[in-house]
Amino acid sequence: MEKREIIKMEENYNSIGSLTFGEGGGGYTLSGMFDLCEAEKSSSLGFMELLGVQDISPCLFDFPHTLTATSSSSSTLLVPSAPTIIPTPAARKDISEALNQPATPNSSSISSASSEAINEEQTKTDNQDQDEGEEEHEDHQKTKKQLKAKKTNQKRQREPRFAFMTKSEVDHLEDGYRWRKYGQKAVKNSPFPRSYYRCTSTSCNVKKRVERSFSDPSVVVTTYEGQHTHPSPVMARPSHAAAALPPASTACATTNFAMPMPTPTTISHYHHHQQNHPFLDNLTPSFNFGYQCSTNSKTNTILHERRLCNLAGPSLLADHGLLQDIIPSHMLKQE
DNA sequence: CGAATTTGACCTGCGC
DNA sequence: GCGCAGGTCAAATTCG
Repeated sequence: MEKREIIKMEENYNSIGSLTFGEGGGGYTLSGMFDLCEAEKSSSLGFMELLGVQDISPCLFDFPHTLTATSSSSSTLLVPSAPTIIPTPAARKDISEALNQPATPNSSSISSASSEAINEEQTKTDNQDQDEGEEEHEDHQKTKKQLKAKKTNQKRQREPRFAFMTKSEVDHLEDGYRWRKYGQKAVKNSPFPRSYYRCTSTSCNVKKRVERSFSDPSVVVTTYEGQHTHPSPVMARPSHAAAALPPASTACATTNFAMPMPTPTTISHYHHHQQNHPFLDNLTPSFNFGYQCSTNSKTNTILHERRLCNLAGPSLLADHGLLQDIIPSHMLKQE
């Protein structure tokens, strides 16, 4: 690692720490923020705990320079520092909205988006059982009514959520999982629509939202919600993918989560509710970034689908969930 | 023809 | 209560 600098979040990210590494124009940008479910906010669950990782070393930030081979931008890794949960209306806004409103300094990036995938699924199942045999129209009405009733009766369960800012010309970044688009909405104060995707795996409730930053149209904000309950369908990688990785990274196996890697510059924002800096204080070689050649021809040619691979081995893979493989293995080795 | 996307309608939460 | 905005549904359409 040539340079590592922790900087303060600016503008709307004031509550999020960040890291800068790389030298001059050869650096790269990575920032991130987290959003935790409401239940988790009240607990002391940490950023890494959310990921199932207990210890993380500072070498986490030692990203490969190949990441920015074509980039002249400086690099910043925003880590979950001390984002205080602000119970203000602004704090309840979505991450992406905050991103689109840089003119709102000091506003919290923590969102409180609702995620009811599980509940919805359960509701649907219940509906299917109860409404079987009825006409379709009545069926739909019942479904909606029951869905509403369930929502009012039980508090919303929110999935862990975090967003990545990725500089890319393509909106939907290849991350190794298959997604089905289920909606698109215009975003207030932004000319760019927001797309909603769900993981196509039947038992997987992971969702993601993709939108372009209003302040910087070259930046795609991807917000993941939930954890994959299955390995990536494109985990089987060609040998050249492994070749792009340091030896340690070849140990990549299955992951529960993959980071969008369109690059050359990826900015991810982690947001966490803890006052301390667990991400910095407890870093261990548990995260890995890997590189994989994209199988999606739609993405641009310089896109390296960098998979999130876990160096720690299969034993960790199954448990670390969302961010188990955010950190490239070579980062862990280089430090 | 099945899967994926599009898109208008609907639902929910929140602020006023 | 009303309106707005985010999020989801599902029929229609497109794609491979």
